Amino acid sequence: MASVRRFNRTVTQRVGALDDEYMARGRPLGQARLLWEIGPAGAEVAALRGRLGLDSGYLSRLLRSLEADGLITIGPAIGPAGGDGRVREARLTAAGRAEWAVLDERSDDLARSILTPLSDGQRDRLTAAMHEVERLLLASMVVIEVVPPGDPRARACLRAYVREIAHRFDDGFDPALSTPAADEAFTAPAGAFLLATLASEPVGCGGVKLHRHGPAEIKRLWVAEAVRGMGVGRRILGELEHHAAERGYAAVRLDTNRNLHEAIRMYRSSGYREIPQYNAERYAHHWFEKTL
Amino acid sequence: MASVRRFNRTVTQRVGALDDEYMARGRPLGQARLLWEIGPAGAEVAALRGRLGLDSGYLSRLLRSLEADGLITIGPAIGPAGGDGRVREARLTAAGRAEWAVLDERSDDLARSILTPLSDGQRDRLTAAMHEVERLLLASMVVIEVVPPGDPRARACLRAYVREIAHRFDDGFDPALSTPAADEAFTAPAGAFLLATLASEPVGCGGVKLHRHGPAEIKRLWVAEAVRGMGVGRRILGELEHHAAERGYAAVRLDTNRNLHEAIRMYRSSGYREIPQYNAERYAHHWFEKTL
DNA sequence: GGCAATGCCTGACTAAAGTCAGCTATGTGG
DNA sequence: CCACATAGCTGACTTTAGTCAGGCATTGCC
Repeated sequence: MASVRRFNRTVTQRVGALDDEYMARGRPLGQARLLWEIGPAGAEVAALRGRLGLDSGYLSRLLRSLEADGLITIGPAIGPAGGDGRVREARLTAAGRAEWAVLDERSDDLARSILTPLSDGQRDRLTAAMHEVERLLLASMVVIEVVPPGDPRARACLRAYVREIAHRFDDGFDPALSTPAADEAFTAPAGAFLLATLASEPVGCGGVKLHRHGPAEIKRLWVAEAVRGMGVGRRILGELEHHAAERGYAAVRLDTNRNLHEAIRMYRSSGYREIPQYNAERYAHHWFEKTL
Repeated sequence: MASVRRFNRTVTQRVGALDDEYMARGRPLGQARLLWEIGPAGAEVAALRGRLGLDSGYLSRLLRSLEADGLITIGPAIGPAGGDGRVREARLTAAGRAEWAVLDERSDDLARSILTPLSDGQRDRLTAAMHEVERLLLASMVVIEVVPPGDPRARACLRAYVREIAHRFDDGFDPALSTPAADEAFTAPAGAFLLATLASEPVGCGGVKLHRHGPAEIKRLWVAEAVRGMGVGRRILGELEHHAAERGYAAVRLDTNRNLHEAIRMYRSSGYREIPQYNAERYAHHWFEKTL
C-alpha cells in the first residue's frame, strides 16, 4: 500500500506536471487537451464531454474558441450517430491537424526526455514496468455491474460474443441451432446479467440462469480482446457464482466449445470439474460444474 | 517509447485526476496540497515554495487562507534555519493536524481502491512494478550540472561525503591528513565540480582536476544513500570523464579506499583498470586509471 | 555603519476554469 | 400532432490560479 501511495504522489505529480507543460504550448491547457482529444479522426461533442469530464456549457465555449482560432470546424455528425440532427461533431482543419501533429511530436519528446538520462538496461526495465503498471491499472479500473440484458452496452457485448464464436467454432455458429435464451432468463428473479466496463466502454459480460430445479447455469461469458489476460473473465465468473450462491444455489454448471481453450483453462483453474453431458447444446463439447 | 506515452496518458490522467479528487475535500486543490505538504512536522516557507513550485506572493496568500481557516499558524523558524529572523515556518494547529490525518486516510483509500479489484497475484505484481517505475523515474529526473564548488548545495554534498567516509574508513577520516583540495582546483580552467540534484535537492557530486601534466584526476565522487543503485554515480563519473576528454585528456585517474566496495565495483565495470600507487594519499588503497 | 541581498508579505491585476439557468432545435413515444 | 426528452448553445456569473511590482524587516558583507 505504501508503494502505491508513493507511486501516486511521485508519478502523477511529477509526470503529470511535465505532461501538462509539454501539452500546453502558449494555449490554455483545457484547449490543448480538447484539441488532442478531438484527434485527426474527429469526435462527437458528447463523446468529448464524456472523455474529458467537462460541463456542457464549458465544453461548448472551448470548442468555440478553437473554432475561432481556425483549428476545428463543427458540423452535424456523420459518424455512428449519423441520422441524429442534434448531435454535432468536431473535426480538425488543416491548421488543426498541423497543431495536433505538433502535440503528438511533443508527446514523443516527453517520452524521450524521460528515457534519455537512463542507461539502456534501465530503459528496458522502465518500459517493461510501465507496461505492467498500465495494464494492471486498467484491470483495476474495470467495473462489473448488473444490467438488464436489453441495455445497449450488453447488446453490443452479445453481438461481439456471437461474432467471435462464429469465427472460432469449427463449424461456425448459427444462433437458431443453439439453445435460445430470452432476455427474461437473465432478468431477476430468473437470472442476472453482468456487464464489465472500462471507462464506461463495455469490455465483457456474462449471464447466470437461476433454474427452478438443479444448479444455476452460466452462459454468454465473454471478454473483449483488448482486456484479455487481465483477470476480467475470472472476476465476472466469480461474481456470477457469488450471485447464485447468495440465492441459495449449491452449484453452478456451464457448457463450452472445445475451441475455447483459454476459457476451459480458466474454468479448470477456478475450481470447475468436468461432468457428463447435461444438455443438448449443439455446439458444446465439455460440461463443467463447480460446487459453491 | 509508445509504452511510455501510453503510460503517461493512462496513469497521469486517470490516477492523477482521482488523486486530486481524493485530495481536495471541498477545499481548493492548491490549499489542500499545501496543507499536505506542510505536514505534522511543519515546514519553512521557502521549502514549501521549492517543493510546490509556487510564486512567493501566491504561496503567501495560500498560507494566509489556511491560517484564516485556523488550520495552520505561521511563526519564526525554529528548525535548521533557526537563527535567521527572516525565515518563517508554517505549523499545523490541532484542527490542521486533524485535517491532515483525513487527507492521509484518503490517500490510503485511493491506494485501496486501486488494489481491491485485483487478485493477490496481480496486487503483488502491481506494487512491484510501481516501485520499479517510481525508482526509475526518479533516476531519470536527476539533473547533473557544473557548479562552483562553493555553491551551498555542493558544500552540503561535501559535508555528507566527509561524514560518510569518516564513518566507513577503518581508521576514520581526518581531512588534515588527506590530500587537500582547494576550491580553485575544481574551478575552470583548473578543473570542474559537478552537482547532481533531484527536484532541486542535492543528491550527489564529483570533481575533476585537470592537472597541467599527466592524466586528469577524479575526486570527491559521492551519491546520497537515497538514490544509490539508480546509476547516478555512473552518470556523474561519465560526465566527469567527458569533461576531461573534451579538454584533450587521454586518461583519468582516481584513488579510493578499500572499504568503498560499491565504488570499486563501479570503477571496474566502467572500464577502470587498477594501476600502481601514483600518489601519497593517506587513505587510499587502490589506484585506478581509464583511457578515454 | 552603510548598502546590497534575502525572505516574506501586500495590493492590484489577469486569465483560466468551472457553474448554472435558461434557450433553441431536433428527436421520440403515445 | 402534442408533450416531453435530449443535444448542444449562450449569457452571466464565481472561484481558483497565477503574475508582477513594490514594501518592510533582517542579514551578510565590505
